[in-house]
Amino acid sequence: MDESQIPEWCKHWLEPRDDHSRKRLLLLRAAFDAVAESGFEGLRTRAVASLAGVNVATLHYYFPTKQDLIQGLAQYLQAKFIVVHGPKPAPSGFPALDRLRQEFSDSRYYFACEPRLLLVNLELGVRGKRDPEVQRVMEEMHFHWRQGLEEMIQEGIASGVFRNDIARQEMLSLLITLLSGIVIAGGDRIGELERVTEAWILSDKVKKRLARQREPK
Amino acid sequence: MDESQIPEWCKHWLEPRDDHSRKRLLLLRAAFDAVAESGFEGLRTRAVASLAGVNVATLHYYFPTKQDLIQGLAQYLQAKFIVVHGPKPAPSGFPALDRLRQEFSDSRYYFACEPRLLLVNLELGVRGKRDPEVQRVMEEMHFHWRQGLEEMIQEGIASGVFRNDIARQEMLSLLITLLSGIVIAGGDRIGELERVTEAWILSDKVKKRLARQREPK
DNA sequence: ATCAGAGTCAATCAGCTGATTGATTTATTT
DNA sequence: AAATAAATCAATCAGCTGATTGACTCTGAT
Repeated sequence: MDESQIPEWCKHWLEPRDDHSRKRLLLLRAAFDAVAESGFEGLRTRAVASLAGVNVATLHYYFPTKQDLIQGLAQYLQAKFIVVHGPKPAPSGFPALDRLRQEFSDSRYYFACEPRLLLVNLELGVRGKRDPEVQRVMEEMHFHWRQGLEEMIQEGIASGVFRNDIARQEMLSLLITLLSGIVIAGGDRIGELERVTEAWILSDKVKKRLARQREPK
Repeated sequence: MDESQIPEWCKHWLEPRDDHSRKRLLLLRAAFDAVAESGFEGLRTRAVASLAGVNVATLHYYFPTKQDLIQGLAQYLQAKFIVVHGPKPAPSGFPALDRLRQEFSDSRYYFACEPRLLLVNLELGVRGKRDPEVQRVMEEMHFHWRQGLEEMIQEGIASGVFRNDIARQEMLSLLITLLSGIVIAGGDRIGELERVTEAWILSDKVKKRLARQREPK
């Protein structure tokens, strides 16, 4: 992951300088653990405070209401997803392809190393269906992700790495739906999906060049 | 939808004869409404009983614990998904293609006419991550769906309707992930996805024949 | 008519839940 | 040193929550 791409506000969010923000973050991490453990259904302010080693009243000092805590958690998750990524795939010589492979690498990484991130994401997603405040944050997150993929596709088609006989929007819809599906359909078979997706999205020219690279003879 | 495919147990489930099962179902429908309205987080036995026009104690007579009610709800949802389908697509002359189009028709129908079904399904899916009893029912549901798709693919490839240069398992994985993704990625753009999917999965022969049918000239 | 069992409900229980209060401590400024 | 603000906690509140109890009704069998 290109570290320089991580925005400033995000670093400040996850590595605050002042004590106030640090303790705030401590509480959010506790809330994250609590939700990962027992979902929103089982989320209790007392449990969060206890996990953070703090009195309940202190929690309410930082987050006046439970709702404030939950909104804070949504923002915490957003920052997390911007920072946490899977290992960078080996350069293929085609930037768009590398970018695509990064998406699958991320998915693999989340399933293998950060399953709770996916769990809490799912919880917040469901809650967002009824909670407009949470929904706003989740949609913002989704928007940035979508925008990144859109740039990838545009670059991929322009550079001849991706096929040019499919409309950008259709390519984008399919990719987003597919990557979203991975999160709920299960983490096994990501390798299969990656192979099929590449076979579908890459231009014939690039596919042939990649095949030649694999068997130099 | 082929009505004869609906199993007997499912009919009995949704149209019970005896009073006991009928009232049981009444309570489950109330539970469904309650979860659709405010999620599991806001599910209260009192609210369910009230929605069903019944005393709380009566609810506990039919469902000794809240957990029993939730497990019942999971089974109710399972029966619902077996019975409720979108309109049958116009016959294309290719059974496998019709079957595929039915999947997209279902998705469209759920989004347009039964959004609460998707909502409760999502809620139960998330709960299943922590509730083994619910998970069992959800996995059973998923298994039948997967099996149906597997048969479709097998038949599609054997009859030359689907392309034969992709492994069955890969085709299945992609299709399941894609259809799962639709549920969370949003109901707009299903048309786009259907078009792209057909372009991807159909054999060249069938694609040409379909194009000829569209422009008979 | 009597009895047994299924079904229903008002009332209640013990414990939990989000939030508040008021006192106390800690850090910063004047 | 004194004053002000920030931070923390034990104790408490009012209301909710899942579940139980015991009394009452209805139905069908004896």
